Amino acid sequence: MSIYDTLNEQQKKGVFTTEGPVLLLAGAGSGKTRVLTHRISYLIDELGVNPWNIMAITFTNKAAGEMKERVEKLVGTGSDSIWVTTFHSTCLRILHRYSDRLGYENNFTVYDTDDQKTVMKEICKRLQIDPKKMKERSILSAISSAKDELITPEEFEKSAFGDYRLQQIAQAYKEYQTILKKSNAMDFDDLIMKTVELFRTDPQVLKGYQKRFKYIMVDEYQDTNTAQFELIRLLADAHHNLCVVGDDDQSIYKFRGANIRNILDFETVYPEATVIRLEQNYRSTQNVLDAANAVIRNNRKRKSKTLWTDKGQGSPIHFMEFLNGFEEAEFIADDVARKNREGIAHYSDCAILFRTNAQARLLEERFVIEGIPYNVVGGTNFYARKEIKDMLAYLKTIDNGSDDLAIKRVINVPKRGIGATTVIKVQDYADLHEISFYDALRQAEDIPGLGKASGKLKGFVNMIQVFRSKQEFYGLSDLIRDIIETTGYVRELEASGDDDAEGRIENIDELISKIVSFEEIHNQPTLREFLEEVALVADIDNLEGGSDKVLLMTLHSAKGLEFPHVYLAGMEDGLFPSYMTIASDDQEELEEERRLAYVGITRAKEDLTLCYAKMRMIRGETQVNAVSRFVREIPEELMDHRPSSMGSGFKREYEEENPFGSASFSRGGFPEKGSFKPKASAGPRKTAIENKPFIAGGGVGALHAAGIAKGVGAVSGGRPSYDAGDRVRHIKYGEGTVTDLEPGPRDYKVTVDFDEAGQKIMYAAFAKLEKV
DNA sequence: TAGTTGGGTTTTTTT
DNA sequence: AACCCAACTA
Repeated sequence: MSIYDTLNEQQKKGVFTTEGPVLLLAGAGSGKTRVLTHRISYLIDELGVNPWNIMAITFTNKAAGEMKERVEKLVGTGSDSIWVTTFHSTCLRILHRYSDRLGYENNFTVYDTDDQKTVMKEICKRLQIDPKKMKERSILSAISSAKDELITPEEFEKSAFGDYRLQQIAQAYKEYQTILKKSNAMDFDDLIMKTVELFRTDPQVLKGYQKRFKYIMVDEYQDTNTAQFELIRLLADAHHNLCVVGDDDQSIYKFRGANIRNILDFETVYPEATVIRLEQNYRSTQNVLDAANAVIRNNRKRKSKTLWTDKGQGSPIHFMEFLNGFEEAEFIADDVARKNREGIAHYSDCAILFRTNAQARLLEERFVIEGIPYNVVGGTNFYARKEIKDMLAYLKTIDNGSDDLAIKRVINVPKRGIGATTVIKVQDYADLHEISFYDALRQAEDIPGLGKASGKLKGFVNMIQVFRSKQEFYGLSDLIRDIIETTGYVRELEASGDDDAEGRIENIDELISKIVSFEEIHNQPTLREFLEEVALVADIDNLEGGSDKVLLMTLHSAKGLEFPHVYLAGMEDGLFPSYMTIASDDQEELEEERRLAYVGITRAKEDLTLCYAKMRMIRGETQVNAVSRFVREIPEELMDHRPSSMGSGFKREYEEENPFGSASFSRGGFPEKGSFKPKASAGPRKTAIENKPFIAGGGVGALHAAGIAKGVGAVSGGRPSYDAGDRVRHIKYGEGTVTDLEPGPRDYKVTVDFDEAGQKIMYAAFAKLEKV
């Protein structure tokens, strides 16, 4: 009896087909991680492959860690030397060794999204790009997409010919790369792209890695982008022992450059590939699976597959309707508490999944009130928090003097009387003499016009130098404590009296613990290694197992995880699928949302609850939304309740107001504005309970009143000021021509042919049309 | 230089 | 609602 006997036939094929390219199409819950771990163990134990020659690339550090653990259990020894990591850590490791061949120093730092923005802001100023015409963010995302496709600044510029906007982006891209290089820094996308560049320009280095990695496995292959594909192709080029695992139905990272063709065209690139399908699901009940299949069936572009399970039918899919988000949160908290009380589930058996991070807050507040232990994954990454970034900036400054951004971040934090003007003068001097910002600081007395500031700069430089020299004598945790002590960072927080100071100090303490445990794990812990590790942690990576807590996270974060009890919150058209995708002409975008729904549903092992709130406050605006189309795609016989058509009749009445089946109004529209609202300054943070009467009391009637109170467009019943044939303007759709105007049961129904948005039918009172 | 305030904006998702 | 920025004040 061997460990492989427990595998099904397809899984066995996946394990034993070790030579040549393999495409493993693995449906949700079909045991692909099992195949991968057994495959690795088979290679080592049965075929005598040196663990050193095996590489497995996963999506998150957490997945990598888990895989390592599982392999360790299967194989006796040697699993340490298997290279199991993410794309980004792999590249970072390689580049920290060889990036000097690309003209970087090997101790370059990694810029996160925040840093990128800071750099881009500077560039926009310099290139005089009007921030109203083109936002930094859109430039950055254009650059990011370019890098995902391995397009260099030069190539970008060539293809931008004739398009002013693109030319500007090309300029910014070029400038951006120059600044990053000068700062000895790379961004996330650079890590992949530069590694490919390294492999392409330095065959020697590539050969070394090709020789090492005789067996390569890639998990979540459907979410790889073009650059990652090329990276893998290069690495596998010598041996072709490449096994990729993925599920096109779970591709949810198109916005990050994921190229679904990588999985769909695998057989074209590698004609000799063995294709294996894993279609037996070991995770979920038949009901959950049927629901998932019913939803995903509506997508057109997919490699069709049929998931099946020999588990029983299971409980029906629960569907719950609520008036608003507060009630939704209340129910979910109550239900989780009930399951815990009745011994149906531990807290850690439950997960609440949602489309947007912002939805976490309401749920969180309710969980606090009910005293239910929970953890929120995501939101702001721990290492992206202000106080943590400040601490890291000190560490980076000490480690890498050319990271201008880090130095500028902390040069006046805590306040040292070094203002913006001084920083600009130093930068000018640095530019003039073509030296780094830090080197300019060291020559502060030579910089003209600094006056008293020069002494302050000297003090700062001195402090950094002292930290650097002390490093020889004490460890990392001593260093961070020294920084906190010397700079008085925490003391200032304590004195500030800000209500978030306490939380920030807690975070800093958390950072200290992380550094301490880093020191414990590593034999020779260096600052560089710590910064390297920290640069690429995702939020999900920090999740410690073992504690009995409910998990709250986005659907994206939930990928690859499973829970006995899953709640999908916010199943509303306009939220999920998002407003943007519904409005988009591109069918593909909606399909990606549907795949996300598929991912969400298939996280559930036993019990799935779908929640819908009729009204929801989004960005300070209350929206009325229809039940998500994804819920409606699930056959009624699988559910315990079926979606009502919004009892009050309100919904039906205004369904045609816009094409999304949702109405929205602003809180400002309430005549009694402020009368319900607790004063923000008085007492502790508002709780869900305090807020609730405001929303619930508002109710449908208030909604109606709000629309009319706003007094925009025609008043219900009266004939609008425009008529068929008139030109009108709509706040969202722009200008158009009225093609029809007819009296409805309560209001005039107006049909407008918009120049941009096409034909829409809406109620006059809510359309807020303006005659032009 | 530092702190405050008012106004404008708003990736949905993340390595 | 929350965040970020610019302008203003002390």
